[in-house]
Amino acid sequence: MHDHKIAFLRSFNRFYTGIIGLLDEGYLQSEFSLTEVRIMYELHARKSMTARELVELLKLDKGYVSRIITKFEKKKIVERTRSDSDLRSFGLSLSKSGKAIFLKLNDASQEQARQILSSLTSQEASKLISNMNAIMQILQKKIGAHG
Amino acid sequence: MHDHKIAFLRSFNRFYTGIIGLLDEGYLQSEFSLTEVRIMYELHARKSMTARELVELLKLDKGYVSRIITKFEKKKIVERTRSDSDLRSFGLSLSKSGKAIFLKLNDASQEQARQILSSLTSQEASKLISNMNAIMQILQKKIGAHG
DNA sequence: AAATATAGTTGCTTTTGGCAACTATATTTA
DNA sequence: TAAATATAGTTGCCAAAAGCAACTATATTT
Repeated sequence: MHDHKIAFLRSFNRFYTGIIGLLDEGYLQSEFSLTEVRIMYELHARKSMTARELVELLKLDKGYVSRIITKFEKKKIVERTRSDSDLRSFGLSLSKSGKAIFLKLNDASQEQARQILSSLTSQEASKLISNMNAIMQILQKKIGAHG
Repeated sequence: MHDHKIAFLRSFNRFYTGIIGLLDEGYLQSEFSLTEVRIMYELHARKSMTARELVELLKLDKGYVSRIITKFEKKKIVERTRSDSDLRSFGLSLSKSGKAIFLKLNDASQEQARQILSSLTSQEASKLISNMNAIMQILQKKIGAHG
């Protein structure tokens, strides 16, 4: 049937795994792991969320997340405030300095992305973006979406 | 300047990281790690290559690769034949049973990809593929290519 | 109120991977 | 061509990343 499409989708995935690896290189030089940065990213994006939400969103082990949050709290990167409605859980958010740390990491990653785009002509860059947009449009509604 | 393009590229990367994770789920239930499967994939694709080539292609630590190859050899997944021209290195290739193991894993991954595509109309699937193709075309020549 | 479920923590373990020293062979250079 | 240097792969050692299961405290259901 559409076996060639399947094969192509998979080859794209292999290809894009390499691209993502490239973009992630920036983080790897920081003192934070990719997972830690992803957590910071989500906290930055949403202002406040629980550990459970992080676990579900990023598909991580809850024990692992718990430790990362503890570490972040010690380093004054996140603040926890116990929820009124459910005393088991906490609202997590980036502290001011946590935000600053994240933004710096974010800048580095931004720079990596910029470098990729600057290697392209502006037509190529626009085409790249619009193709990416189309892919997101197609996949987003079907797959339980991310981002 | 093209800050919005940069931001979009990054959001696509986050999005697609999730998709790749989805596709990799199949492997994760197997007894092999993603890296191990990637090694098998390359050996299957190229018939014979050296550990050094694997290290460069997949950007892995050579000690790590060495151990994986040793493990694979013990499990009769790969065969090593010392190179005539360079006695330090070995040609690596999947054994018959290694090939069978790989193909089974491959089928599982194929099935995952098929499921994603079958959730789309055939027009959507075609569009998805052609967008992916365009992205690869644009990035492949610029970036030191993969796949 | 007893049973069950959920949020988060902790102890323990495995997996993954990095680094550096080492062996053996190749290549370069003096 | 002998000495110096480089390379392929191995091994020992170690740390980071992550999973699992038992546990505490609170919530929800029966």
